[in-house]
Order: sequence, then C-alpha cells, then structure tokens
Amino acid sequence: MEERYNPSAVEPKWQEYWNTHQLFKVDEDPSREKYYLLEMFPYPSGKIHIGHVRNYTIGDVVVRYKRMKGFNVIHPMGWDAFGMPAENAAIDNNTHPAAWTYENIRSMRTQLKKMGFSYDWDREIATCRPEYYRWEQWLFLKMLEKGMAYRKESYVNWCEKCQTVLANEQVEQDKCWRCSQVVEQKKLWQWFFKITDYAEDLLVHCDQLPGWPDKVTVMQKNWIGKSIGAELKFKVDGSDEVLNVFTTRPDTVFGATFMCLAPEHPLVESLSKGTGQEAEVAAFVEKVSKQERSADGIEKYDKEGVFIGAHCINPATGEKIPVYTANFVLMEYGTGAIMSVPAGDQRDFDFAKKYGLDIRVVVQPEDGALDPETMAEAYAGRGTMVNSGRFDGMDSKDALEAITDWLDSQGHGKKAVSYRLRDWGISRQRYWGTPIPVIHCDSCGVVPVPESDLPITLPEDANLLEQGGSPLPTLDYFAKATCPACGREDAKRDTDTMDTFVESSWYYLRYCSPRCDTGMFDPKAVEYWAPVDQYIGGVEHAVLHLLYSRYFMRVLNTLGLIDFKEPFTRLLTQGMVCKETMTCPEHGFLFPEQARKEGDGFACTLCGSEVEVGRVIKMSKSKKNVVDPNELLERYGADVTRLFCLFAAPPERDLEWSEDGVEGSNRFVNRVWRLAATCMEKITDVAPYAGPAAGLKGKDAKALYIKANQTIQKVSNDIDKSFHFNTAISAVMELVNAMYGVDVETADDELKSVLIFCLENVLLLLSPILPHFCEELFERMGHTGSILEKQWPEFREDSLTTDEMLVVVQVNGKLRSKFTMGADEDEEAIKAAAMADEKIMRHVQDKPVRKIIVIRKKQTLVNIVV
RNA sequence: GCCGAAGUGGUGGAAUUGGUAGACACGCUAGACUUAGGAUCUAGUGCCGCGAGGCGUGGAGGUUCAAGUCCUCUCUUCGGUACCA
Repeated sequence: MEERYNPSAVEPKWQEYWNTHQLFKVDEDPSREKYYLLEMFPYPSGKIHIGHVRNYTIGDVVVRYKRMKGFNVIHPMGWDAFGMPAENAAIDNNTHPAAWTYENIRSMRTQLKKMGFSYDWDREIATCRPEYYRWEQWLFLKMLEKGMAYRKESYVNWCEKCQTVLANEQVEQDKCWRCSQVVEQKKLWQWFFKITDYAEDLLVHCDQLPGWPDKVTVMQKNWIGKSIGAELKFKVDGSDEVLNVFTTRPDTVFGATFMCLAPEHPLVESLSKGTGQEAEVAAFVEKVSKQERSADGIEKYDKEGVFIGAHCINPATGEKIPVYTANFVLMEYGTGAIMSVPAGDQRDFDFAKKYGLDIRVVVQPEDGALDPETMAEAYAGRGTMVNSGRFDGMDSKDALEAITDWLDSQGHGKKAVSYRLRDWGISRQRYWGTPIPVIHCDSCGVVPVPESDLPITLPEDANLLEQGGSPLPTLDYFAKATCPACGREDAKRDTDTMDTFVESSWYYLRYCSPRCDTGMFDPKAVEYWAPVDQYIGGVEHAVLHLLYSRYFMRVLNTLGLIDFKEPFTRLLTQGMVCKETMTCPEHGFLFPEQARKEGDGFACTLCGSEVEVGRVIKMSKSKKNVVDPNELLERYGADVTRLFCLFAAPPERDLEWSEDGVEGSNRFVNRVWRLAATCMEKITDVAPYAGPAAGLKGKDAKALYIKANQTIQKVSNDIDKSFHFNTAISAVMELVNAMYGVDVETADDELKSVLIFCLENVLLLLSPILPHFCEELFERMGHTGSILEKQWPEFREDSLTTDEMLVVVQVNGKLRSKFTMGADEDEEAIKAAAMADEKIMRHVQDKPVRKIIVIRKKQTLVNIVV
C-alpha cells in the first residue's frame, strides 16, 4: 500500500464512481422519510471562495450523515445569477453580463464538483434563465391582480453626471463611486410588495420557529418592530383638515406643544399656502429632498425645520399649537406626522430649544421635580402625571390607557398599532434582472402583460451603458409595446427589473421540480419535499433574505399554491470567513495574490506601490479579500480542505482566515491512512468485535472498546444536534491516538478484533467529512459498494462507562488533589477517602471543617469548606 | 444612531444544567530515526516563582461552597440597517 494518501488519484476515482452510479440523484419516494437540506445558493461572482467551501462542506456532511441514517435526502445547488456585479464586470471587462455570468457558473460548477459535494446536479437552476424567471413574472401578475403589488413614488440615489440610479453600495460618502459627483435623491414611480399586510403574522410566527437561532428571530421581530399606542386627531385651526399622528405615548398628549410633519407630507404645501411662510417652506422641502430619506440617513443631518404658518388644536388641552415641517420626520413611518412633546422626547426637546418652543412637563419622575426652565434633557421614563387636567396624580402607566380611552370617547383618536416594517420596494432601474411584466399605456394606464405572453425575455445581447445605466429604455424592440388592452401601438413596456431578492425568495421550491413548465413548481413534488428541513447560510442574511422568503411563502399560501407558511424548519446561521482588505492607492482593492510581502508590509504587484492593509471583514468579491481554495485543493485535495474548514471553528462562529493548521489536517488524514495500512497488513481473518464491553477480558481491549463507543456517541451527537464538527473531529482524533497506543505486533486476537472494530467505525464516522478517503480505505478493507450505502454506526449503551471514577478534591473551591476509586463507592466512602488524602490533610490541617459538598456528575467532585 | 453577535495560552479552539479552565490541533523546544526533511516517532509546552505556592477566560463590581458559564455596569471588534448578495 502507498505510504501516503494520494488525493489526485483517489478523489477523481470516487467522484466518477458516485456520478456513474447516480448516488446523489433523488426522486420522490413516499415510502421513505424525506430530508431537504439546502445551503444558500451562491452568486456566481467568478470563483468559489473559502466562505462557500465552508458553507457547502457543513451542508454536505449533514447530507451524507442523514443519508446513512436512511433518509431520502434532496440536496440541490443552483445560481443566484442576476445582480449588479455582472453589470459592473461587463463595463470593466468590456463583456456582457450574460456571458460573464454563464462563464462564472461553468467554472464554479467545476470547482464544486472537485470538492466532492453530493449535489443532485440534475436539479441545478440559474435564476437568469427565462424558464426560471417566467414564473416569477407569473407570480408578479397574480400579486398585482390580488392587490399584493402596487405602485407608488419613492426615492432613489441619483447621480446627475452619470445620469444613473446608484445602489447604496455605489455611494461612497455621499458621492458617486464612478465620478465622485454628490449624489441626489430622485423621486420615481416604483413597484412595491405589500409585506406589511403580513407584519403581524410574520411577527407572531417568530415564536414558532424552534429550529431557528434565537438571535435571528429576535432580529426579525425587532425589524418588524411592532409598537402599540394611539392614533390621535389634531384639527387644523381655521380649516376642516385633520392631522393624524401615531404615538406610543398618548399619556404625554397634554405636553404636546407643537407638531412636526414630514416634508413630503401632502398637507405641508397646502397649509403653508398664503401664510407668508410659503416660500420658506418650499425652500426647506427642496433642501431636504436632496438629503437621504431613511431612518439611517436622517441621522447624518442636523435636526431642523420651519414653521409652516398654520396651527392645530391639541385635542387634550384645546390649545392652538404651531405646526412645523422637520427633516427628522419620515413619511414612511406612522402617518408622517408627529405630536412633539419636548419634555418627554429628546429630539423634540432639542428642536424646542433650537426654535424657542414651549416645554411643558407632564410626567414627573419620583425623585425630584423637573422644571422646563432648568432641565437639560428630556425625561422619557415613567412617573406621576402633572399639568394633565383630570389625570393629574395618576401613574403614567395607567394614564396611557385612561387618556387613550378618554380621547376615544371624545372622538379624538383611538388605540392603534404601528410597525417599523415598510413595504418591499422591488423596482430596480437596472438591466441584469427579471423584467417587470407590465405595459404603460397613455389610454389605459398600467396594463399587466397577458399570461400567454410570458416570459418577457430579457434581451441578452444588450450592451451596458458606460456609466452603469440600464440599456433597456433605449432598446426600441424591447421598450416599445402594443397595449394589450386597447391595442394602442405607442405603449411602453416597464423597463425596470425586479430586486434580486425576489428570485431568492422562492428558488428552494423550484428545486423540487426544476424543469416544471406548467407552473412555478409541480404541487406533488413540493408536497413531498417542502418545506426545507435544514437551511444553512451566512448570518448576514438574518433579516432581509430570510424575512422575504417567509413573506413569499405566505403569499403563495394565500394564493392557494402551498399549504404551509414557513419555508425553513431548521436554520443554521454560519459565521463569516473574514480577512483583511488590501488597498493600493493606484488600483484600489487588491486580491490577496496581487500583494506581495515587502518588509513589514505589502507591495502591489501591478505598480509596486505600498499597500494599505485594512480591517478584517467578511470576504466579499467587491472588497476582493477572498481566498481561492484552488491552491489548497491542488496541494492537499478536497478531503483535507473539507476537514480543515470544519476543524478550524464551530460553524456559527466567525473565522479569520489563516492556513496555519492545514498541515495538521493533512497529518491526521495520513495518520489514519498508515493506521489502516498497518491493520490491514497485520490483522487478517479477525472479525470486528460486536459484543458488550463486559465480554472483553483484556484491560486494554475493554478500554479501547469503551472509547470507541463513546466516540460514536459523541460524533453522532455533534453532527446531529449541534453541528459542532470541530469537536466531532477531535473525538475521532482521540480515538485514533488511542489506537496508536496499541502495539499490533503483540496484540492478541481479542484486542485485534477490537482494533478492527475501531478502524471500521473511524472510517464510517469520518466518511461524511472525508468521503473520498473513506471510500478508498473501506474498499481496500474488502467492502463492496459505496460507504454511502452503509448504515451510520450505533453505539452500545452498555459499553460507555468504565468501572473506575476520577475524584477531584477542592478545599474552599480550589483544586488540591485528585485520585481514582471504584465507580460504585458511596458518598461516605468518597468523603473519607478525600479527607484521608495526604495533600488534602496538608491544606485542611486543624481548621474546622464547615461543610463537605459531593457532586457526582461527569466526574466526582468534593469541595471541603473550612 | 438602532438591532444582533463575539472576546479564553504565542495561534485556531475545548469545557450539558455553574463543578478539574486550556480537550483536540497549530506553533515552539528537546530528543530518536534518516543522505536529506515541509516525512515519521517520543517527551515537554497558560503565566510568575528554584520551590511551597500564587495568578489567570476583554475590563470593573456582585451573587455562590464553587463563575468562562448567572447578575449590573463598561470597553473593543464584527454583521445587518431595507438598491451588495
């Protein structure tokens, strides 16, 4: 037998074997229990990187384990193929997004195959294919029909110089990334999905996802952000108009001394008309329209506003209060208007100080009295009501309800719920995406494309505009259309495409019947396979992708297409693989291989400039801090690479990439190889031992046998329950180390039969992690067929413990001594033995013993308190 | 800013429900075998101390017979923040 494991011979051999025997191909089989494991599909950015390898290795191990446990496992792979990087690459490399994408898919598929991942490649999909996105267009039409999709005006980042819309990622410090022009906000008509209709349902079911990490459901709950309060009506003074405000603190309504409207609020213009404030208001609205209008964006600007010249009536006090428009009020939240209580809200307080507005304290904290003249900041806590008419003296907590009820009885408002979640804007002014299937007609307005005209195919030969703009509006053969309703020939096709999150919100259903051409999926296939039993992917998707997917399943459920609502039963959020960025002053971000070591730092291989080493952040193609696994693959093979990725850290943990330690994985693999070689050479005609540990006479044989059973238990648990492959691997390493402790030359037949038992189990336990390697050794040991078709090993309940126990003795909580004794000794005997221990006697001396605590768990612990 | 995580030797990490801190590796040191070593094997390796012993899980307090683990405060780093995917 060769001295070392030779991956370049063994790995292709088994990949070929799996392929020709179609071992990963699956079909519906109602007689077997199904298991759907899915890793988040990759964006075809060019090459797979170590982060992908980590993600897919984790999934592959579980898949192979579940298969050996007898499940009918579906494990598909595909490509999230639409998106912005293809457009950028097309501009940079003078190619076409489609050509670039398909080429990337080809090379990444080859890499994945070399890793030995057990995908059913017959189910592969790419979201940029018309066969896929036609069903997305179909669903869009259904949603439009049901009112789940609608159009409204909304802001985008706009570069005037490039005449193009910019993604947030393309805005660097408020400037365009291509030309450094200051980015503006531009209002466009865009399509939205009404995800807010499902806010409550999405929220409630967060608590019914036991297979999800709490951190993810917590983030989703906070994202949805339900708040309970009241919607109050403020009459405009001298007008029939009413301003509705949502507040979570109706108890403070007596302290509302002014009101603020979002600059986009429809009443801002009309109320200011003819008041003398008109021009100032218009100028302010214009100014704010250039600012970023999002919850995050508004933090960047000083809080400011202008009086709009109108007053409204505080429904609680009957007083006239001034109405302002302010840049920190967003139209998207609540009603776009807020009642301002400067004594109770810091932003209102700052605003009141700035513009000299009244501050009235309505909630007094228990300790000391607030005085509007002297208070330095708002008090948002609870307390006793003051200056609140009949509610004075009441606890603010009780007043919240009482004041709401009172205002309700007067017709001034009612209890209300508000969510932070906003509707999902899906229009993108981009080329490389799914065309939105509607036509705009001057006579008929927005007209849906007839179903029979689907798919609306994206022209794949269009050239990107130099500044990154979409060519679709310029292509007459695409953009010009005949109105399906009235036949007018000068209608225009919608030239926006959909957000790529739309594709990734339902692809896992498509895998169930990837070639289905009668619908999004074959209902029978989805009934058998869906939902996904185990989903695995980066924690960075905790909110958006996972929430959109949950929303989409609710939409399909409402449309009667599926009978479930939650797409992913169990979720594993994998930590990110991180690496420092490298930036060259000439060439921007550099790939690691474009920087060479020079002195203490790095130099650019393109121009020799000194490279700035940046922070350690998640690997991403746009930052170029990605590690190509090819070098590892060539040097060590797929199995060692897989082992190393798993052994480096538990899956949920972030990992700063370093190849230190890969030698250790390689060493271990060869250690097992040599161990197998020795056993095969020296042990012949001995069957593996299969009885209870008690049936073994030799002490070494018994100890090794127990160790093996413990290892089977630990590895099974680690894979199945916690996905802690790093500890599963170290457990096998321990067993292998113990096997190395046996001298095969002098071993008797009993010990040899235990050794063979150990070896076979080591290979079975490692086979999900090192599939090629274990197949090869298993075959050499004389087994036929694939190890994949073998049963996962079971441990013997009666062979897990030895008859000796370790006793650990502490004095005042500090470890002082340890010894072993018979496992069945009683507590008194343990105490006596501890007190009789020489080291313990030295520490106790003649101090009085107050207490002796004996704990019998994993090990036995005695704590003597003196 | 807001939401969510993470922090343990020189390094990656281990440690059910509070119960031997540092498993398993990497690296390093010494030795063996070898023409050679980026092969293999053996031994050692948290820090301070000659030693008895003391100190140690980002920092500061606290609860407990006992705290990496629980509580309070705090620092740093990472992820998300709705048009990167």
